[in-house]
Amino acid sequence: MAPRTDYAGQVCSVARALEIVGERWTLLIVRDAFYGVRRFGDFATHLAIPRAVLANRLRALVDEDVLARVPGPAGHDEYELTAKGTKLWPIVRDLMTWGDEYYSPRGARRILRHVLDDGVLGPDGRCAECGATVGVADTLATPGPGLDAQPSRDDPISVAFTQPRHLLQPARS
Amino acid sequence: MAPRTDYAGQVCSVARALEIVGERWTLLIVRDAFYGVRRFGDFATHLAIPRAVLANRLRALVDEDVLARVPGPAGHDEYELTAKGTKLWPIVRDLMTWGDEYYSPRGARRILRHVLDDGVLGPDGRCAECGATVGVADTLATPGPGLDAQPSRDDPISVAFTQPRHLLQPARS
DNA sequence: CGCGCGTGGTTCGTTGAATGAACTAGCGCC
DNA sequence: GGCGCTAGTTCATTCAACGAACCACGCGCG
Repeated sequence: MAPRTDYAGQVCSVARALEIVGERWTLLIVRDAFYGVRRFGDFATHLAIPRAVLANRLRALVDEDVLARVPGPAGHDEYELTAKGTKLWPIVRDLMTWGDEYYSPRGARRILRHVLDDGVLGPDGRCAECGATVGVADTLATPGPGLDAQPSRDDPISVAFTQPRHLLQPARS
Repeated sequence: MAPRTDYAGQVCSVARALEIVGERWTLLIVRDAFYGVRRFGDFATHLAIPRAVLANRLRALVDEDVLARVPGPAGHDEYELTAKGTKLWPIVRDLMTWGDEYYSPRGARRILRHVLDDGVLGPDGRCAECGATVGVADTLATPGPGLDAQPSRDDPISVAFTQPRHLLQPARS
């Protein structure tokens, strides 16, 4: 036998969670979904992920009710985060915080702000202005000092990500 | 080419973080480290991970300063979390919270409590008693309703994990 | 010293998933 | 019908995970 995708024998919720979101690419797909990516082709080009792998991951995420496949405005189906998927936000945010702290020498690549009062969010997700714990839907991701002004690639998604983004809002019209 | 271990091209701290802790087994090793596992053999038997893979992961984690290899009391070296590794705790905790919520039908497998006043910790890591944000060193992991009373295996680590555990404290004398 | 034993790894053949390029399917539209 | 765009599927190749067996080292004991 070779690489499996589960952690049989582990009686632990961390292991259960990682069986769903712990595979290679999966959390990057979820991150892109928070940033508003919804279409197969956009995931594929922005992540530079093999299309076969992407199809597998999207199918698994839909099966597990992390993403939902819904009819989109352009005639094609789109993938959007479910309530269950949205609850992955703290995990993605904490990964970003840790990566910013240790692997972004010029400072954070993104600053998260409260969309209502523009207050900066702390690592615990609380707004420095109003003190409220801010949900993803009220979060604005703005470029930080660690982010290159020029996108490394020129696909529409990479370009859009150099601008402030209201999370969960579609990245395309 | 086949599975790589990095996400070249992604300009994103989530991707950077996942290059370190996103590989299969890595976060389970880190989780065990929080629970006090420190020895090669204990990781190997408790996780049922191939020893070659474990050696690779531990080497990578030491290289990245997530774990440190230190002389242990029993004559062998041990692996312990560094300050950088300890800052992964929110990620592990959030994974546990999400896994408990969606993949533990009888309720949470572990309840985290503040070691000073026994207050239950919320998903944001705040103590329900005193309101403080509790660090991992002051956290007690106690069995919850979702945890089987009988350990699924009978190795010393699995048995120890059915009891309350003060995080970061060695699981063996 | 020689031996057994526990511990911490390494080696190695097998297998299956990731890769990436090419291909196919379906749909809207003129 | 023909064209172009999007969403997948197919397929040969390659590499990492698997797991069992093996090796190395230190220690206690006779």
